[in-house]
Amino acid sequence: MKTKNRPPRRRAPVQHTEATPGEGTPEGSLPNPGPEPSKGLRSRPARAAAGARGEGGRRRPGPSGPGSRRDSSIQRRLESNERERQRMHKLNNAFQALREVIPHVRADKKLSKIETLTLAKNYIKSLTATILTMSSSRLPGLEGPGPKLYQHYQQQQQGAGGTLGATEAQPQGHLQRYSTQIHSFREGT
DNA sequence: TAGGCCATCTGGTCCT
DNA sequence: AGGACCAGATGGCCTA
Repeated sequence: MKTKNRPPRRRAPVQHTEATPGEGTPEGSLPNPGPEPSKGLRSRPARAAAGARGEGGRRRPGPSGPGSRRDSSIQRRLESNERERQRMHKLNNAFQALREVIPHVRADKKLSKIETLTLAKNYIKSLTATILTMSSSRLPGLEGPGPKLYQHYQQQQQGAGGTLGATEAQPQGHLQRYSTQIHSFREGT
């Protein structure tokens, strides 16, 4: 990722805070209502509860008494956790919405995130190629947007960093790649 | 049982 | 200052 216009951030070395398995569970941990009850085929009933218990992720030192400064710090951390959870739920909703508009073969099996992104990318490319092909064939010569569209498309591809292979320079390449990908997902590879 | 995928926690960094 | 974003860490569930 890191698609934002930020300079690459240097991550500080991870400091393993002393794990305190017994006391790491803050009383304030919510039972995680979870707006999205895990719509995938896999049901993970224990996950939310486990997360709320502090399982998974780093542990924080246990609280050291009511009313302490650590309490307010923990309270802020819990609020931050909740916001992060909501953020991830929104992200997952977006993934789900994307899954629902991508045609794929194995409808019985939920696409993983990486599969969703990869298929979406190639689906967009194939649609773009189809549009270009149709518009250029329907409007031959200098009239109409076809040639300009195609020129624009080629410029975009070149400006994208030249990461595309030779086959992708042709509209048929996208279609082929997309269908190949769908096939490979069907095969489960 | 190993590996893939995922949810959650966490702390650093950036943005408003 | 507080929230958003990000990525590492951790552990659970599922499938081959």
